[in-house]
Amino acid sequence: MQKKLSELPDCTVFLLGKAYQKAHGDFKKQLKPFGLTNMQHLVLEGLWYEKGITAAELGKLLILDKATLSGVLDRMVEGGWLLKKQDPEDKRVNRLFPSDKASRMKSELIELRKIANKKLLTGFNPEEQILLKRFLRDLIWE
Amino acid sequence: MQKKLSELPDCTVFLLGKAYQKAHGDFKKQLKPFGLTNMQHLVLEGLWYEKGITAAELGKLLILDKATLSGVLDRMVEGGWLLKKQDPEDKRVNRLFPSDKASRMKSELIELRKIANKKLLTGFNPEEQILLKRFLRDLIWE
DNA sequence: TATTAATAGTTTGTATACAGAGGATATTTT
DNA sequence: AAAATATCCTCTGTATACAAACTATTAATA
Repeated sequence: MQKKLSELPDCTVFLLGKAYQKAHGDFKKQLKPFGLTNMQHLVLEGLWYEKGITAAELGKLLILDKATLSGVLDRMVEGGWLLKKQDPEDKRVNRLFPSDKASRMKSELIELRKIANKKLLTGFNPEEQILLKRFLRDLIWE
Repeated sequence: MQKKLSELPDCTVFLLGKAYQKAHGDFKKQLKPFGLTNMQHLVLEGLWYEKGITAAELGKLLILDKATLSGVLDRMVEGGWLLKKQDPEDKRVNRLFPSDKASRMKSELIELRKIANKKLLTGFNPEEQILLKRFLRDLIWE
């Protein structure tokens, strides 16, 4: 299979997609025992970055579509991971807070991400790791 | 926003996801006038690589889940992009063929991918391009 | 201040992703 | 050859993605 694929046309978009698919899938397995999806974990990281952040701010921070985020947040409220509170200053706004459950598991969940990243980057030396991350940042922000 | 994000925890899984999101979104826009999704374009490239390929082989080649592929293929038949023919030797198997419409647009669609990749890699010098692709391949196949 | 424009969030519709179950067919084993 | 396995594919259910339309609310402007 690997041999076959190497004969396919050179397509960085494809390689990027498959590298993401692999990394995402691996982290997904690590998260499963915790009852969290990758996206939900990401949202928690966003909340820990800034408690009381609004959905709109979170979307900008994590480059997430508002429509996608809307459903994710609902499921996280259902799952007891976060609380939505309407902002009294601006009734359009929902401010988001991690639940007690989320707070209790914070260090464990952050550790999980660190392990996933370390595992992903096994096989790259420190210089390559820096370079890879620089490349990805450049791709994201031109 | 960029400033904020750079303060977020260092997460290569995230960077990979966002780089993919960007590349995927850009190519998606290029494909829209043709009435093709990224996945459908990818499937066509697979068919051109090997006409009469089976769905299972295509899934292996392109690292696609069979359940995902099943629906994609149905929509492509509906859209007149491909034909499914049951293999007389093995009735479980569907062999896939590009439609006339697909064949007529082949060179145009391949050109489109080349342009998308070139655009994606603007900003990287030749050495960096090689390196980036090597990194991605290593991520995919360990 | 009445109107217009902008913003926050939800909802709908379509298209991936993928786990898991199931049906049809082939292959292997006993 | 009958039974157990394996393979190909489909279907169901859940979770993203994201465009587009819509509601509610706030801000800007004539």
